[in-house]
Amino acid sequence: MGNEKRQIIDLSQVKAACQSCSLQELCLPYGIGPEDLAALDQIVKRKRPLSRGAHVYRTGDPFRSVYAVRSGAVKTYAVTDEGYEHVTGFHLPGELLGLDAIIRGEHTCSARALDTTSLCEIPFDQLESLAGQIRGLQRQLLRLMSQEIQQDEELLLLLGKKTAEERLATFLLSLSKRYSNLGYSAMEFNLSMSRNDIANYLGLAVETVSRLFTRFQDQGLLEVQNRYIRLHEPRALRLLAGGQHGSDDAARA
Amino acid sequence: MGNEKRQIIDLSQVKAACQSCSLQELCLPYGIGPEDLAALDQIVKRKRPLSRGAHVYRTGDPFRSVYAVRSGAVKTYAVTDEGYEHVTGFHLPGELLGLDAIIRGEHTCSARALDTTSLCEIPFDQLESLAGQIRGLQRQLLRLMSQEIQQDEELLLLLGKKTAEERLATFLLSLSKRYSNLGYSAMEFNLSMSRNDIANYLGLAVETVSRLFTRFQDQGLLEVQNRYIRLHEPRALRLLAGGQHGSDDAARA
DNA sequence: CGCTGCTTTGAACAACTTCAACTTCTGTGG
DNA sequence: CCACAGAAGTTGAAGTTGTTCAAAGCAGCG
Repeated sequence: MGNEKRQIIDLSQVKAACQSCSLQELCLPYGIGPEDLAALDQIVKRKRPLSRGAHVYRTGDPFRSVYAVRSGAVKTYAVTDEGYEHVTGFHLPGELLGLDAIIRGEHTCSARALDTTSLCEIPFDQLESLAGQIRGLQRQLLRLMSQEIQQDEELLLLLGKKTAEERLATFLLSLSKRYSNLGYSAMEFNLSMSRNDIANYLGLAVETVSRLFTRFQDQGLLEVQNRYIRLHEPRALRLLAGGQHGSDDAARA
Repeated sequence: MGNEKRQIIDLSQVKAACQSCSLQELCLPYGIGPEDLAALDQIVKRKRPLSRGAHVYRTGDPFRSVYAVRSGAVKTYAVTDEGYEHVTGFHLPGELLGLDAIIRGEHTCSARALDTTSLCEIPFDQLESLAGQIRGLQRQLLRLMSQEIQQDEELLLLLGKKTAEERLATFLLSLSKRYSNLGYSAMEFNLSMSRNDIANYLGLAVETVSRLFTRFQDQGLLEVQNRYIRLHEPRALRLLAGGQHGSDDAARA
């Protein structure tokens, strides 16, 4: 299913190639030489922006491509049998989407834009065969998948062991760090997701999240105004997030 | 990329090779032709059995290999700063271990045998380069990683949204299914992990798990005697596991 | 046997949820 | 541009689920 029918394309499109993309270091191109990058560029389809609420894919859609976020934000969520939503992740620029679908051949969760969002679509069969040719690409693909596993494991820890307070603190710090990696401020940012999404993601009730925001603000840890967040005491937040319990059922020989 | 160099190989080795391994279908060799399988066999090191409690690797160890379980069982767990243990998974025969370490270059969790356990060690750099030559191997490696992401996401749902009852039911059914895939009985099996490990893994207190086992038995769903489990009503368990809540904050357009 | 560690059971307690009411925000149409 | 309706967010009070603490029952092993 090679598609070779792109002809006249405006120059702005060309400009937006991987080679000049500011997310290179985070995304698939990382560690790939210039000439190979051109080959990758050939298979990447830069899509027109999705507007807020639009779906990238839905549960049950056949798996054909993975997607990289270029700008905006995407949430992924599973829908249970009862029509009940579970948010599995938020994806900022440079992050890949859809890697969980490889094994089943169809998407097991849905992905939708939280904001106006631009994506790159990378047809998976082409990516796979290119990865077979470009050593660095294979490597980076494996690395990114490994990273996702790693992050899921951290989330598992969060959901399995952390208190509500620790969860929200961890979440905010994670966002802060990711924004900072993207070159934005680590101290202030706008949440692209609703309280509901946050609560759902963190395994909490909306009310709890709301109360925690209020509490954090009262304690002078941060300032919150609707979706705007400004961290005042990231250090203190980090302490909260760390989780100094008093737990004792530690490792055993 | 054809590799055509298989010659005389000692027979005892061949016996224990991937080619004759009963786990072929679940493990890395899946979907690989016989001649390529021989190449894979060359890099797989079949290790002598680990005794119960022995470590496969520990947090902080440099990442050099991934491991496949051949027999026995392994648990992976992270240790937090406070020396506090968090069980991230149980691994039965045919399952791969250590894929989360690729990105960091060192292990971020520890793995230890729950029983006498045999493993195959696969040096990752060799696996990676072989995957670049054998299309099917690359494919299976990606599939297995995707599967792990997928499974972690299910676990996320479990920890984020399910009640204690649902968690234990889900856990038991998962074990049942995995044993059944291995050719063992789906209806009765012996747990290789302690109540503590189960509780830890499921994000519950040991006491809760213990009470649930008692309750399930009282309800006639199963029979439990120390680590022996016999499922009587897998159907009913499945209902419990499914999670018919009454939740209402469903998806939104 | 008699530890020692694992498991079970009971009762009090805490964290978070649920329910309910109210406020604030957003965006649409007059 | 304002008013209004619906959505999103906040706050309080009551209710649950699961935790924590405490103690006793078992199982395996030197």
